[in-house]
Amino acid sequence: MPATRKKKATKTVKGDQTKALILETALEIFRERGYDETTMRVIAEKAGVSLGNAYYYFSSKEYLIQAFYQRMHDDHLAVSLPALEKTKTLKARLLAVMRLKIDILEPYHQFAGVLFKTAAHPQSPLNPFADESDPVRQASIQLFEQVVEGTKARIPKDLRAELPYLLWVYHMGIVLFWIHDQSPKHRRTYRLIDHTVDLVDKLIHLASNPFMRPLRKQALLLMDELREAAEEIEEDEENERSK
Amino acid sequence: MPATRKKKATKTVKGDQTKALILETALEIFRERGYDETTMRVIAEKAGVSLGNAYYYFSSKEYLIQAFYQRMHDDHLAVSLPALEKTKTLKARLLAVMRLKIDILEPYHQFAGVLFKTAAHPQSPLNPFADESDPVRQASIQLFEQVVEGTKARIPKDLRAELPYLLWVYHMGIVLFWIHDQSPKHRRTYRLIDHTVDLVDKLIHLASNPFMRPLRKQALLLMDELREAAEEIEEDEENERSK
DNA sequence: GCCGCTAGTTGAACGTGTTCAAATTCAGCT
DNA sequence: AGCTGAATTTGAACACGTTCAACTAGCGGC
Repeated sequence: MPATRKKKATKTVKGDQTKALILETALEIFRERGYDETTMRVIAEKAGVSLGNAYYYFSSKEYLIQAFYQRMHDDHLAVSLPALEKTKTLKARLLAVMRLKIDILEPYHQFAGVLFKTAAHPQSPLNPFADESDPVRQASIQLFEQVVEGTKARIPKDLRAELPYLLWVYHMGIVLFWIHDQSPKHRRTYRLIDHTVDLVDKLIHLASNPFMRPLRKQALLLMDELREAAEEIEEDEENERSK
Repeated sequence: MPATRKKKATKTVKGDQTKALILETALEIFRERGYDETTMRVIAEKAGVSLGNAYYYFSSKEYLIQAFYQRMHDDHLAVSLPALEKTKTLKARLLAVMRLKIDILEPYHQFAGVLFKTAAHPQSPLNPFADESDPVRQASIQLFEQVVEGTKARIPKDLRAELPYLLWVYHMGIVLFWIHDQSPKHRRTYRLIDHTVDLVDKLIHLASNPFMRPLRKQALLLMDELREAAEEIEEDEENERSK
């Protein structure tokens, strides 16, 4: 495969501007009215471009969501890195990152409901079994690598290798909960984070216990199996794309 | 709330027939062409009714999915009960039920991809945080109650109470994997079931160890928290429905 | 036999996401 | 200045899910 990774590569400065304009407009309307209530026609109109033009840059409405993920991750990363400088224990680092995630997502709460509509769909980057080459997902997992890296907790190498991915899955679960959380200021979600982070931390230590080695090995073997399957799926999608 | 639980209550024998006809036709076309490729117009045409008539019985295309869930669960239950008669250990019972689930779903593999498209959507019965009153989901969890009930494994009461729900979530994860599994005859999924059932069984025994009591308590407390939040969500949706 | 009522049925119309052939802009070249 | 080809932009057209006002069928009561 040559360098064919489709990037809706804008070739012009003006193109970049138009694309950015459409995205900003879309996110703004999403924030105000939610996803389903926002039509492509309205986005185009408010951005001052034609309907077809919006599709020139975002080949479907879902691609706008993809862009949204990217943006959210960028923002999350930006606030997480400084926070990680200040803490050393795994527990505190995870706690900080998780809380910041929700902070960042906050303005998009009503919009976010739809995000997971396609969460488990094969092509979606939110899908835990999906193609590893998705850049957004990759970047998101990378953040959790940094969470783990920076600690000096005694974690077995095998577990340490899988931990970032596992934490990413955990974090997706929390986001899923947050989407449904209607409590004021989403206190429930923050409380859930506090409790689960504590639990996760304990579980990690438990799993690191030499006594747990056989069980841990078995679980990690399972992860290999999942990864193997994911690679096969990736190939299938590769084939499908070239139709 | 009076007995207003909306049931598209057919009042006539003829109505029942029409409804059944539409559903059968829909499932048949779903099986052949998948969900997205099946239009409501084609379903109506092939069933020999008008488009509007189809909507009289299924107020949206998604309601056909709901009916599909129901059907799949009925079938799964029908084959599972006899199998449960023959086995006594938790591990064997779980293994049997899980394998049968995939057996039942088999003909709908390509259709099933869409099922999870809405999996995490608030209103979906597949949503693990959703309103407990959904009958399909309820029934599905009940099957796992029977899986647990029939065993005489020494499981602490607190865990035993939550286990059916936990197993249901586990089972949803397996189905999610199966949807993506392109391996011949879905061998990968069956292999995953074998391995995970073993792991789950071991985890249950581990969690039942008196040594684990504090951690277990904490985890179960968490479950309460989730349930509490779910109830609040239920209320919200109740309110939303009366718009 | 007719009335009136409810369940069932129809098809046209609407709004939406998406596609596409054609029109326009623009940078670089002669 | 004019030309050329690619990048960008346009708007009409399409297919689909969904809605709805109107129509029909059948049945219980007079």
